[in-house]
Amino acid sequence: MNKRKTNTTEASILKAAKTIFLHKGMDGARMQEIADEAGINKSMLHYYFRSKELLFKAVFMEAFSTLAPQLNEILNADSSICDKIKGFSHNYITFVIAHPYLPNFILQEMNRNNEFVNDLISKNHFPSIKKFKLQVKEKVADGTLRPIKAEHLFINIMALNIFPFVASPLLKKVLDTSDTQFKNLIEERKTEVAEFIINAIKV
Amino acid sequence: MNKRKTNTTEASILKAAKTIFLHKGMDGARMQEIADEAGINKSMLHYYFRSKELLFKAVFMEAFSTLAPQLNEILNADSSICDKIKGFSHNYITFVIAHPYLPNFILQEMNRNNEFVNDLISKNHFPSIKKFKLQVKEKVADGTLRPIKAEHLFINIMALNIFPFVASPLLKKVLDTSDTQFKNLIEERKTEVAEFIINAIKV
DNA sequence: AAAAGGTTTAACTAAATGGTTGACAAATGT
DNA sequence: ACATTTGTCAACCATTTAGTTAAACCTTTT
Repeated sequence: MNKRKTNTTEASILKAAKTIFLHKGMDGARMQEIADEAGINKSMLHYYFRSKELLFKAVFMEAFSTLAPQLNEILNADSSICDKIKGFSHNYITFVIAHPYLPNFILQEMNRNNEFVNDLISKNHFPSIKKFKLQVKEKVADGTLRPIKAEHLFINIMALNIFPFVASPLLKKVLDTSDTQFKNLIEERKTEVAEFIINAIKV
Repeated sequence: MNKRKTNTTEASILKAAKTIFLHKGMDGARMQEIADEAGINKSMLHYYFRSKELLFKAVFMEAFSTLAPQLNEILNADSSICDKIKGFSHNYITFVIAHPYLPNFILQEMNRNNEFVNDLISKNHFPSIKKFKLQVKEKVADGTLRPIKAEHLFINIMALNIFPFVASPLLKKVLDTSDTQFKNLIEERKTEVAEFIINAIKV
């Protein structure tokens, strides 16, 4: 068994596939392009991953597995709602600055191929909103928070953090900002977003 | 000149192309599929639109032209900021419920082919944030609004209104809602979103 | 050092895909 | 009525693309 070579080849394929799939999506990606990116023969892709679809699933899985756990900071941590919002916004934006194509990739492919995400559910258990719902209900009941459904608050937190990355080309045009100016805006949002949300929900 | 036939054929091609492109994107769409959807021969697509790319541009243009003007309600109307936010949120969500694939299509294709959006700029003049910026600055200065940059407020308004449509498959999973339950949430957001934003910015 | 077994490559295949052509039909002008 | 233009289609073409194959190539084992 040639373990060393196997590992590095498989890893370099995955890395290349990630680059190409994240930039071009399933439909726009070409197996030859992935092979070129990895600097190997196209047959290797099939040798290690059998088909384009399986290679894509491996990439999607990996991408999803890096993003999904971050939701747990909001949904399942034990801290207060304010701390969760502050922590999540800061950490999430920091993370996505380092992986700017991830959110768009995942949202796009979930829209494209809804059914295959259902496979993903059973194995990789989705984060659940249950605990967060109880926490919000409680704080609304005791008057600490303005009345709001946990679902809406969750959607709002996601929207404010994720949307700027998904819509960056549009926003850059409307705001008429350069790349660096836009990066500065994003940087500001690490604190701006949490502040905005907390102002909206605190009594 | 066979004007009647020309008009109906061209229109049915555009309609079919819209359906296919909006669901599958440029890369995922097939010319044959568009022809089938329109119930005509594939040659007709080239007869009327020359190439896949030109047909796609026609569809994108039309899609963009229906969405862009809505931004003017926020950016260039003469009403108060509160009224703008209330009006826009309600109108926009109502509109997108009727055209659920539009926002995702536009964001996705702007991410995919950034340069060709630049062509679009010169012809179809992009909405500008100038006026809105002045209005926000003024209201922050006179103490009516909490301090916030117009850019962030604009991004937030866009995010809260658009994101739920773009991320619906993900949100449905995390929130564990049925399609009808999710539709109800969206319906609630027609007022919920504006309320949330106004709470966040009013002193 | 030779067999064995996993790894890699060039060449190949079959199907799909965007686009073209030429024949033909339908409408329009004279 | 007849010629000309315009619209439509089936068949075709060139290229691209995912996937296959068989031989070569290492690396380890014996």
